Amino acid sequence: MRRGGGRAARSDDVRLRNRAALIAALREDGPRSRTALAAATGLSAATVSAIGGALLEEGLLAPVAAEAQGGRGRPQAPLGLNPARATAAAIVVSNRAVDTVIVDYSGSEIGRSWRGALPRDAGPAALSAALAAEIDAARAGARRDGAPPIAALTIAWQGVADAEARRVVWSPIVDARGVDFAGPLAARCGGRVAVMNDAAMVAEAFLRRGAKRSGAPTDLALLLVGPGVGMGLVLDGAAAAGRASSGMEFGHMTHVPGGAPCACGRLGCVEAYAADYAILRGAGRDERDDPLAVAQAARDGDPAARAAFAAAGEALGYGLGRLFALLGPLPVALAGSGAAAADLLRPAMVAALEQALAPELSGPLELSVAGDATALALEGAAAHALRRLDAALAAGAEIAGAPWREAVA
Amino acid sequence: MRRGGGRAARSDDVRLRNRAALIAALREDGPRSRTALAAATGLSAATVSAIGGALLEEGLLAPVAAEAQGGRGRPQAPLGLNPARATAAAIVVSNRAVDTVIVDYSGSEIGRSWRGALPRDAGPAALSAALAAEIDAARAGARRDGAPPIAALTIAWQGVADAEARRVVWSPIVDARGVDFAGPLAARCGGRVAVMNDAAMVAEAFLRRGAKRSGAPTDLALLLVGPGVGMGLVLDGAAAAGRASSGMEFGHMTHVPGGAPCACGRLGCVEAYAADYAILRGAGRDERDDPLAVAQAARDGDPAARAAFAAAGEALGYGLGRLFALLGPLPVALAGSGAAAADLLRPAMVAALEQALAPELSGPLELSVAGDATALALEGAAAHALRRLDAALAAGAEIAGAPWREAVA
DNA sequence: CTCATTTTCTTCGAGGCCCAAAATAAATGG
DNA sequence: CCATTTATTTTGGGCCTCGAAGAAAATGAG
Repeated sequence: MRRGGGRAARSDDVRLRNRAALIAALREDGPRSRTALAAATGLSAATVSAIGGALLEEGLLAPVAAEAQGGRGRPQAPLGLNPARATAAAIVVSNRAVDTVIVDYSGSEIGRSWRGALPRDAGPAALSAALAAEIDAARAGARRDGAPPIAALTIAWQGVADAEARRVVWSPIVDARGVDFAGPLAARCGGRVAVMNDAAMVAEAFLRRGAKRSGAPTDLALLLVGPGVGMGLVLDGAAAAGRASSGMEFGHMTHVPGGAPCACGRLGCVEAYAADYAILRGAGRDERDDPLAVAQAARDGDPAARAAFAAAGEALGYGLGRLFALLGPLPVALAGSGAAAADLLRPAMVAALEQALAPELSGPLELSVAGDATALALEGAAAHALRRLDAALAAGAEIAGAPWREAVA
Repeated sequence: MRRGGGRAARSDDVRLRNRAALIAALREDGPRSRTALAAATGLSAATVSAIGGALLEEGLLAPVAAEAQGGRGRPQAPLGLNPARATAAAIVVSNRAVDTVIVDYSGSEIGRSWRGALPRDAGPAALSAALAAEIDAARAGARRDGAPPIAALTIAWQGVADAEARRVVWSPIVDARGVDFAGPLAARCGGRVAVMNDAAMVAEAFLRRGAKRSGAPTDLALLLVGPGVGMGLVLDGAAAAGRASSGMEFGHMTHVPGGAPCACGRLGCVEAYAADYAILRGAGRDERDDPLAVAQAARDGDPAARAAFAAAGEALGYGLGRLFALLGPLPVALAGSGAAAADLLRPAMVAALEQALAPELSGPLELSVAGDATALALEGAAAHALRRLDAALAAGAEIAGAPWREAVA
């Protein structure tokens, strides 16, 4: 039981943590004066001043033009993340398209690209090359010149990645297995390449957006229902991943043993009832039909379509019941084509959840609906890449870029 | 997304962490010299000396008689946890009995008691009184006089406790709901009372025992199959609990929607196929029959009995498949009456797991069998209580007891 | 126009903490 | 009896955070 008790702490771990805390505060809530940062982090003004000074020296932070403040006293001099310090990239690969975004260190988008779906039969080399090309394309269209090279890349990808988030273990998008992105792409990303589950990235972005508005809900199970069924789980404000893989294969949890055939080859997975293809199949439509059209048919009273959505909702509801049995109840959000059909899914989901779990254990279903899944996934992946960059820079990693000394001289 | 970034660290957090690390090292692997502690924790000899000195002053540690070492040089002077510093208690409540153990701060048992099952209809007051009486009984039989008052108590209990681990939300053992143990028992336990799920305590003890032998397997899903089906999950060496409750209600995860009736009132729970009562029902036996007798009948070829165990194994296997889909594959251990029938359950479990999950996601089932569940639960609960005591003492809490100054003077 | 006031930010000294190196302690074995 | 060996404690240096005091940079009243 290596509980660690926490490995021993050295004296300078404290500085490291506080550097990270300062950067995180700026990342989460934007530029602020030293005084405001002191209040936000709980550090003393003296310490914020010291750490802030060091981070300015290192080019991590930059002074930001103060807004008119009015009132007496010395005006605040806000600090912000220095956009020129580094650059990060995010790629979202779905079965329909590849979306890429380049952001500066402060999180502003500086470039973007789009292309249609990758060919299913692309081999590892072709895949890496295609993604590299997208990064180049996005950079080429950059609104700003002279940005430093990309120092971190996060790929949001429908499928299963391994624990180190570098290989695709399985994905419905391409036939290739065990593709290692780290190798080919690492060269242009300072080695910081991560392959993450798409739903996890959507969850992160959705929660982040919500947090900006309301208080700070820190838990969420996001169901990404579309060509497949994925789940992104956020617990205590941190993305929860499985052990061996980046995990959380909600869609491939068995719903009915021996039930409907799933794209993964097993029988009775949740996905086999709730994914787009399952809806189409259940409604007796053609594979290539538009799921949204089926949803409209269901709203117009088509019994087969209604039954298909009821079955999908039931599978999702039972799945949530199983999840809640293990983890306790969580707020839930729907994204993807499932979000567009939330009105059709909800009643069956609620009913199934009630069947599945005693009310003491589940409580009423808290279900919200997320917007454009691709946009959210891009946002989440970019945030993810930036956060890894933050960690590296806070720890003093040497990453090229930025008005380094020049800004000070 | 309150990711925290980790709250700001103060300078003296370092000392606190290192105190805890030192205590944890002694707790996990027994008394050792300062030099050995330095090696184990990664701290410098100078720091171990300083912290050790302070802990000796506070009565947390005590010199231990050194074993003959032979060889040159100044002999090592081992330090150990001071047995007299504090006392902790552990109670395991099952539907058959209440077992209680009192341990000193070094973890040695100094008293024990046993009584038969609690009456199902006992109210909150009667329950608290009964447990308090057991503690007194265990103390009365103590092999050692003058032990300090009990400063922490952990109750392992079949059922659901709330997040603060103080109330029983639901339990098959008694009819009462929402019983708060903290109030009545806190007075005699320094306020440190925790109500934990029994399976979680068994898991903890099982893994700890294993860790002493082999390397350090830090993940485990322990299935406690008996009057009910519980699960204790250890991830990264730490007990994983659900959000709202102390969670992990594996037994009440739906196996087959609309399936067999469960003791919880729902239909199709895993428990409704795998618990003792389900086995008896499935084999067409009387409720009061002995499940072990049914197991023997199955081994002797009784088809109904075989079928009952096959159904139980299938439910467990699919349940594990669902768990693995979310968390990734884990080593599994069986405890309780299920452990005694592991030979009967295993084939169906393996088969069901193969049906449930693609081999990439699950790998082969790693199944081990745990010993006496009650003994393990007691051990785990005592360890849990001691760990909370460690945390309090490391942080400098004032807890009465121990050769305080006297030992030094 | 000047200057007290107010608020922000920086500097300074004190108190901790950890570590490496030096000093001390306590055995062994020739 | 003493050189050698190993364990532990002491010492000094380098960081770190913090509170308090000082410096900076505005406002606004006279």
